[in-house]
Amino acid sequence: MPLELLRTPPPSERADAARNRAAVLEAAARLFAEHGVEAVSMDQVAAAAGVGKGTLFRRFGDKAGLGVALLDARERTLQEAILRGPAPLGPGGPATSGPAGGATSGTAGTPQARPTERLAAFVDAYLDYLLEHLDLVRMSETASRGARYRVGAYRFWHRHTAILLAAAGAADPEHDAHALLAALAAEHVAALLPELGEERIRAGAVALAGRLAR
Amino acid sequence: MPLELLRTPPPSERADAARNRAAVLEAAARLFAEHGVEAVSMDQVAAAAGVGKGTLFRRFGDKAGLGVALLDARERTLQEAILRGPAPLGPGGPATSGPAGGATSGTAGTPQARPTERLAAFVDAYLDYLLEHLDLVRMSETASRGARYRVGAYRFWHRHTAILLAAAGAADPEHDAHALLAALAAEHVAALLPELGEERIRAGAVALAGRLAR
DNA sequence: AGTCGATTCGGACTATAGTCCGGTTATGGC
DNA sequence: GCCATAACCGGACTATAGTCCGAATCGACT
Repeated sequence: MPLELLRTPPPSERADAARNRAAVLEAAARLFAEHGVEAVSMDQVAAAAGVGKGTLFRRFGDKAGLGVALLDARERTLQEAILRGPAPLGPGGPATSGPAGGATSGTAGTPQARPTERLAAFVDAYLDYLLEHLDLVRMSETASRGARYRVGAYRFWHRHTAILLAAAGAADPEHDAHALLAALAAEHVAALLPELGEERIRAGAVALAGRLAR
Repeated sequence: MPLELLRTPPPSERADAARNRAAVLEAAARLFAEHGVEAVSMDQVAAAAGVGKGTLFRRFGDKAGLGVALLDARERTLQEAILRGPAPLGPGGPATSGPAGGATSGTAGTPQARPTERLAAFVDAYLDYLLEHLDLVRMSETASRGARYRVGAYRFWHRHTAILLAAAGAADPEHDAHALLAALAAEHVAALLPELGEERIRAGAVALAGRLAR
């Protein structure tokens, strides 16, 4: 994971604090890759980074916060693609950054996609992200009670999903967005993976999105 | 909660073991009612029941297991109603135990219900159960990693839901059953409750069941 | 360069879930 | 009624998440 892409620190951060944060993220990424997310304790992360536990928890809040920080770059990439990328994941239309060759409508970029298509593309892309970092997302969602719903990222996915569902004419877009995201929860997907396999989960989730958006 | 309805102990159980189990369940029920599920530790339960921690954990496995044991009676009532009760929750038809006054088809009990109606009735009844014991179910589902999916009760709900969805012609009943149950997870419902309220959650879940079963 | 206030550091401390094993007690056969 | 054995009991022990505050460090200002 490219550490230089991680979330920008607060504007004025002391040099030692910046050094420590980088050391923690680097050590955590290494330990998680080496031993698996489950098997690594916060004590180990702190020791490997050469900082005290107090520092670790003050900077990242709790284990979920550490997970969020590690996922930050990848998450922002996805959010960026949703907000400003080419269709069908993004809105399409002018001024997107995709390859310039495609046939387009409007001034540039890709043709705009309909809400239903955008929703399917979101589910697909989200599952790419989720399956690529399943253990880490699971940690960030289950480390503490209700962690999943408190994190800013969840609200982003929810808002995006609800807007698309509303545009597609759903009766209660807010609720349905939560329901769709429930089927994309890390804990849920991790439990279904051995039973159903990746592709069946993906097909089922996309189909669910389609039925909600009809 | 009527303790005498709790799950039958293994056939040959020593008298002291039976006494201790009853004491634990009684103490746990009292403490949970008094201070809330979250605020009570296993140490407190053991102390209030007058047993050691070893006994508590050997008998119930972990905190989730204690929750399951406490929910057992209520859960079995619901399962019984699903398997053998009157329609639309149960299969209806002969030999049900409902009040004898209704107009019926067949030899006794209620008229049989269609899968879609049974599914809606299940979601409704399950939400009754869930909202009545939300904290306890949440504890039994989240006390340890993947606890929800390992418990026998989950497999029961899933099998029932999947069978109804299959009868209604769903493309992938196994997956859709998991997806519907994901929207009924205690953690999920607890997170949505302050935002949407009980009735909107109920309406949304029933509507979701309807869309999956069409 | 020196000083001073604010920020950060880090390890000792707490709370809690869950494990382990030596001692105790129930129970069934004689 | 007694004994051997198997099951059970319970508290000391471990591991881990998270807290707290005195000490050290930074960096802005003179």
